[in-house]
Amino acid sequence: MTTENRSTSAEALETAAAIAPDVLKLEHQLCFAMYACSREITKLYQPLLKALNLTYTQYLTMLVLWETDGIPVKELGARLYLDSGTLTPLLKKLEAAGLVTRTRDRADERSVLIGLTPNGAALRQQGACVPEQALQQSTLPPDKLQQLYQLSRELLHDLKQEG
Amino acid sequence: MTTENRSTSAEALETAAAIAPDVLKLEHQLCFAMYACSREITKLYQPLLKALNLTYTQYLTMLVLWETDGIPVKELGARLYLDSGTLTPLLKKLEAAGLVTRTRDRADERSVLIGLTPNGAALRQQGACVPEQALQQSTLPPDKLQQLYQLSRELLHDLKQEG
DNA sequence: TTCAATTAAATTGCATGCAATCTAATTCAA
DNA sequence: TTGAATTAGATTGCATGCAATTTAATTGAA
Repeated sequence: MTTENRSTSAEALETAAAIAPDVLKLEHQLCFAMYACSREITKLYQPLLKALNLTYTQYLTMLVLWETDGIPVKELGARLYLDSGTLTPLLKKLEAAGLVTRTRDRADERSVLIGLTPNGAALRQQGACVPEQALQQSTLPPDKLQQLYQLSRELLHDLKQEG
Repeated sequence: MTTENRSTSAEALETAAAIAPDVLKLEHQLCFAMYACSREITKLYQPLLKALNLTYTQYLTMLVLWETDGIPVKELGARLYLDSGTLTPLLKKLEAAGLVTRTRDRADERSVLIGLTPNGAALRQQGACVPEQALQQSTLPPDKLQQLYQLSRELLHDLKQEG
């Protein structure tokens, strides 16, 4: 057994610090910062969405549909970065709640079109003010939020492109 | 029934656009951008972590332990922004994998101390290069990643403070 | 035309996240 | 001292995320 293998946790820390320069340590923290931040933002939304009987992901799905009604699951997944494994059960719940309809596309029976019911469309009025109320709880100036948004989109598109 | 209630989805969009100024629309997109970006980063990590037999959250947990061995679940949760509902089963899996130990604190029997086994400590060598390899897949310049990190931390701390 | 690829959803299985509740240990005020 | 309040984990239940597989429909090359 080598010296490295017998090293304590503290020694291993130093060794790895030697391996990973500051930039890499920063990058590690970036992943965690965005992961934790995303979950905290979700927690801001949750109490507001409770009034609409929607979960956060269900709300995001409704946002897409409020913008573009009657799109296939595939398209919904592309916009939300979610696959059918997540969307199928979620959409069935929205259907059971009477907010959306699920219909096979006659032109292509593989595809399932998601449409808003009158109730689903009407919910938009109440849903519109949620993002405002949520981020009102932050004291960060608008320009910083805008910057954060821009950079997040850049990294998101960059990673999607690379992958 | 008023005109608003009979509005189509497209009309509802305009109505809500009138309700929510650009800034608010931006803020909505911020939440989604960070949510989607966080998941994409996780996907970058996953294949690299497969070699260590760790999930992303398990890896984050190990990162904390590699830095500070022998801390209570409470402390681990505070650092990771996770509660016992998530950590207890996760830590039992790490224990079953032979990477950590779970011991009741003799000084306070309510507390459970998490410590690294020799195998858990040794895994740090392989885990050190993961963040580097993951974000090497991005073409974003380091200063933008740094900015994104800084802003994420700011918003994270801001939200934690407000809540 | 026809059958092998491709594609869109659905399904299955596993690992989170987290609210809500429960249990046991500790603290603290009367 | 002692019993109520607090605290740390564990447990339960529900809703994602997502890899992997399956099913059904469509496409496309020979």
